[in-house]
Amino acid sequence: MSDTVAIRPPAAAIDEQSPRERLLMAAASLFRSKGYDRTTVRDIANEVGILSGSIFHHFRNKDEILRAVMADCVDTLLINMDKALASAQTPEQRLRAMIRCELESILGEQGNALTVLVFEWRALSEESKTSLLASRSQYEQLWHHELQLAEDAGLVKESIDPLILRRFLGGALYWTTHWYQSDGDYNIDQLTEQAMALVMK
Amino acid sequence: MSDTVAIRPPAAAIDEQSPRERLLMAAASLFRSKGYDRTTVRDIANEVGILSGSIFHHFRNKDEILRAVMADCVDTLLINMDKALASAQTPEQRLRAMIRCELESILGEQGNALTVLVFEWRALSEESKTSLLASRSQYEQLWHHELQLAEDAGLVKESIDPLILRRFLGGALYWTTHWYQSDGDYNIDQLTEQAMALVMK
Amino acid sequence: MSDTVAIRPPAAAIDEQSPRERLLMAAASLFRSKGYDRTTVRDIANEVGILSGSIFHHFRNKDEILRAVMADCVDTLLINMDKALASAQTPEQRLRAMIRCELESILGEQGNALTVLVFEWRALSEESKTSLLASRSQYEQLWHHELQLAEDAGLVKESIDPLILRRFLGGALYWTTHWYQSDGDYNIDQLTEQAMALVMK
Amino acid sequence: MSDTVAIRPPAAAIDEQSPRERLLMAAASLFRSKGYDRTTVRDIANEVGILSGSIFHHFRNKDEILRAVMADCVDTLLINMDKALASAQTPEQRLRAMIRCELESILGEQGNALTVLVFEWRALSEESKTSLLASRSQYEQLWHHELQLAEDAGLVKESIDPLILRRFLGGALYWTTHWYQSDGDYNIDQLTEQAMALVMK
DNA sequence: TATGAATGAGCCTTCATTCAT
DNA sequence: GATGAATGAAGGCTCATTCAT
Repeated sequence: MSDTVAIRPPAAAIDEQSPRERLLMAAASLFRSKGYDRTTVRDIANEVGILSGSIFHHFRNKDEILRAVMADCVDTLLINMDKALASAQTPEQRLRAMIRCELESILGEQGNALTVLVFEWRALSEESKTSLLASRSQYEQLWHHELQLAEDAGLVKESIDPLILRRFLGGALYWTTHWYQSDGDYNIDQLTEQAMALVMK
Repeated sequence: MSDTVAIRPPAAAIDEQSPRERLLMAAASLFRSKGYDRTTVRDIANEVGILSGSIFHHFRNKDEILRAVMADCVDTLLINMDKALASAQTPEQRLRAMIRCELESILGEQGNALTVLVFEWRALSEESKTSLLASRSQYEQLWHHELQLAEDAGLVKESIDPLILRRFLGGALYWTTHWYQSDGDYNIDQLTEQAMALVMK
Repeated sequence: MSDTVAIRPPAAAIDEQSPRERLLMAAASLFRSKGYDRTTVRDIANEVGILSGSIFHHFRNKDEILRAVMADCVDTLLINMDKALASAQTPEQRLRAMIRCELESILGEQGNALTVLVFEWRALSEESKTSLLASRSQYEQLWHHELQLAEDAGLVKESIDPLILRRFLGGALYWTTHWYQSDGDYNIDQLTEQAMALVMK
Repeated sequence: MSDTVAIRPPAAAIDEQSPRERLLMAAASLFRSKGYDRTTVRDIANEVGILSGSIFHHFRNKDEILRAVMADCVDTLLINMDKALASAQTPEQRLRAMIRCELESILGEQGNALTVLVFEWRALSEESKTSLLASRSQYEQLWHHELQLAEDAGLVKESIDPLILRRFLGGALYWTTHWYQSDGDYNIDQLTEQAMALVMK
């Protein structure tokens, strides 16, 4: 429920990026902190040091910027999830890996984009929603699949429907973006353990 | 992550309300479904059958409408919470009462306003934020207090920090607004039990 | 060129007046200090303690208020001028009487209305202009007539066309409304003498 | 007291100017003839053949247009005054030069802007007033200084306080904007002589 | 590719005026 | 005569988008 400060990427990396990437990072940061509607194309252009008209050489319109932010985000999310699961064996390890991966995405460098993906979905045009739906449901299905395995392994409470559990857990984790402070009492590992404690038997 | 349809109040009640109340209900519904920024003052006026200029007889500006939606919502929330707790004795009953009360607020008639309160906080002017802060933190402190009692009673897992637990739980419950369907497999009582299973030992 | 504070009537007299008169005084004061366009009907109503809708029981529209302020002002001006001239014999006495009368009108209780008459003429509707033109030119002709007599009497420099002289003098006197301070170095009598010195040989 | 038609610049020159200059000329003309408050941003845009939104490419808001009109005007005024005084030797020549310069400013191409500067001061925002005050008082001090010299030289009546004299004269000259007709009986030189006759012994 | 002036639709807000009570 | 809710036409300003340079 609190205002949050958008995450800035490490300054060192900015100069090495393509204009498109710099625009997307600036957009993600602004969309997250001000919201899509309140962020003007000019804001984004300013942030990367070009004029507003020039943005339309990179994106057809503002909606496409939002879509690109989200699309890149889901793609990265899937890749990271794959990586995280690759080295996890037991059901518990796999569940922990997924939670940590999602938390790292929300609270780390990807945080702006993922927060935007989660909380600005409504701002997307219908077409863009359609075009993103496949990847997003792929990601959710990954969760459902793994949570089902966890339940089968007797890891989580069987009194909770795995579908509901995923939604509860998703809400809980997404919500961290609104209150988590990296200089607070918990680092991401510790927060992961708290979330594990929540879902595990 | 999915689009949701804003909750409409029972049509029967609409005609009996004051203009101000009808405006607030229309505003809550629109703010929830389209977002504050995308909702125009004309939209709201149309919804209640007046012209846009007339709105400013009831509210000084658009921000004040948002603030009123939220303020009424927090007030009702506190009242409902009090009522819910009045008839609850044991720690478990009290915890269940609070969860059910919050879920009913999110998914029932108050749902539009509460969803707006939670997810459009950023759209508020700074002054309005300040003016609402007291009630909002009063509500949160109620939660912290009761969760602490629940932990003392050995009801919830002591491995989770009650402050973190409230935030996880809040996120999980708020998030229901984005996926819950009243004609689905779970009614509010059943969902309450699922949430209870989540937080209890 | 400077901002001026509108003159307030003696508070004692306010209660004895008819609503219409109170409205006109409030209007004159506001029109003078804020300008006609920036003064809202609500402002005027507030000033006399009624609601804006009630004003239209006294005046058909805002333009009619302005016209009434001006019409009353010209009428009073003509009456005062007559009075002032009644007791003046010699050309010099008559000229002094007129200058003092005009200055008293500008800087005294009538000041708001007269300032409005002079500097808000443009804000009048065309019809209102027409309806006021007769009295106004009567007033100006009075000046031209007397200045002609003064020139015939060798009182003012014959190198100045009396028509031009009236306009110079009018401008000079009207302008006092923008700089004169009643608590400054000159009272109205002294200012009259300064103006006399200006126009006399 | 009469309506006046705003001065239009020679049509030949219009096309050669920058958009900003054309906007300022149009604004000066409209502000003078209709008043600042009655002039809409759309009016100004129409006059120069652009759309209303485009104005805000050149000026942040309407107030800034007014300020720019006035600021340019004072600057030009000071420059012209300097030029006029540069070739004037005797006190009488200097006084005549200043009067002619002010009259030319009021009744010539600068007339719209100067009339606006004098009669629309009240419409300025407080910040704009502050930002213009320095130049304006510099201009007035120039007058006070020269009038003092004129009095020391025995040129003007010593019975009039030079400060009052400047105000009388300023009012008289500013006022010409409301009655002077360039095709009437007096050209600017002749009017200058009439004004000289007014102030000189 | 970048620029930056221009577009034009649309937004929030104001305000004189009306009218049923 | 007063009220006050409603009207509806503007008004100032914003902003995504276009396009000639």
